[in-house]
Amino acid sequence: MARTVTEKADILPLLAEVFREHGYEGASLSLISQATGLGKGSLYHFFPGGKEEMMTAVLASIDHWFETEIFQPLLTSAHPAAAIEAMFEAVRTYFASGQRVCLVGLLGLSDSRDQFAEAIRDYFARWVQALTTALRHTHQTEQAARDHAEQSVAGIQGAIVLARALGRPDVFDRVLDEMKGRQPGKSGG
Amino acid sequence: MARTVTEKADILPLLAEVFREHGYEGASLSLISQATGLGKGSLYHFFPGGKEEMMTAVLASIDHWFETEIFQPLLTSAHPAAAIEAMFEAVRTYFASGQRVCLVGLLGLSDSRDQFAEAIRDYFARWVQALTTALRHTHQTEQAARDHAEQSVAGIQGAIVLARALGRPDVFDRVLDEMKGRQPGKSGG
DNA sequence: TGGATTTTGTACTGATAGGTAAACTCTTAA
DNA sequence: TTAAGAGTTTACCTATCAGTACAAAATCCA
Repeated sequence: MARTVTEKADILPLLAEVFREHGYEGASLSLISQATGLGKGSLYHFFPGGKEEMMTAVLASIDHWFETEIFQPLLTSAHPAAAIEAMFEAVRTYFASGQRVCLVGLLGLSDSRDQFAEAIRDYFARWVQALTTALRHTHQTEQAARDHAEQSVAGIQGAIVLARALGRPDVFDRVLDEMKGRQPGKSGG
Repeated sequence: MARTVTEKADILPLLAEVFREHGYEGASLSLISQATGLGKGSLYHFFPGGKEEMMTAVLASIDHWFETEIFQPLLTSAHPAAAIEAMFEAVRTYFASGQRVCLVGLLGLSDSRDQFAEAIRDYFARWVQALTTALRHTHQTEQAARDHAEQSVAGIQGAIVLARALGRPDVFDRVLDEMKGRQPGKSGG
């Protein structure tokens, strides 16, 4: 009965989804086992550190995705305005118009926040920094660019909260559209 | 050993704080017992429906506070712009510049969301509606006012998420300040 | 084929979860 | 004075929690 899963990486998305839907504490091992199709023996074989190691691995994979798909383009693109627009569209897809929760944001509000505080802070700090860099040229001061970046990241997180609470994905889309319209290169920016 | 607490209302704030800090599932009866100073027996005397009834009571009390302190002023004030500004300041204090979580928003992201879906949706729908009403006179269309209102409510929720994740209350204050600056009656609004 | 290794199922642990039940203590008022 | 009710303590229930132990199985390498 060996070799159901070849790579540990294969089950990370499933793991992430369980944590997203149920939170860290709410995601019991039996739920995780059910969602991944792996028994306890296998789970502890791949993650000897238990749930904490599972969450750490999930956070690392999320971090990697954002680093390559969002942060790096913002930091290095020759056309910052285009990179920012691409960010909004990538985020809209990633969070399924607010029907999919931001696991890092959720974790930051939750009971187990302290356990993963560094990873959570890092994720948001790097996001704000990348966006600040992309915005720097269109703002008079670094602080103005940073303010704008904080606004946008907060707006995205808040759009998830609001859209989910209302059960209205269109709210997420509208909030993002309006923020996009306030970016450099757009009228009224 | 009777009569430790006179009014059920007296323990609601303590209850609310436990739920805010630990979430619905994370707030165990022993934590609740410790935070309120009431034994299990007493808790079930006041809330025969258990945790669910406790949370329902907390949500009702939160709802009542927002209704009288935020929504009604927005809906009935003769000076909507002043009411909006007052809202931002009341919210800043209430959420302690993002150091205090919005229990309703948190619940909307959590596992037990379905259990309280109606109360959660109601809270945010009424907030958006009240703000839309206050903004209506300064926008060309009802939809424009609603868009603006959604932006603001989402911005507040996102500011909580971001400020908490970063451990930086000043981020909450900056995000709110910028939103306040974009309200009617302000330059650039 | 055969031995070493990786993977998995099952049964278990102690702790804690939410909730129940009943005995007990105090206050109140007739 | 006493009986009723409000409030409380304590002990207990079953279910489930995260985590452990370990042997049976599947696979790999030779």
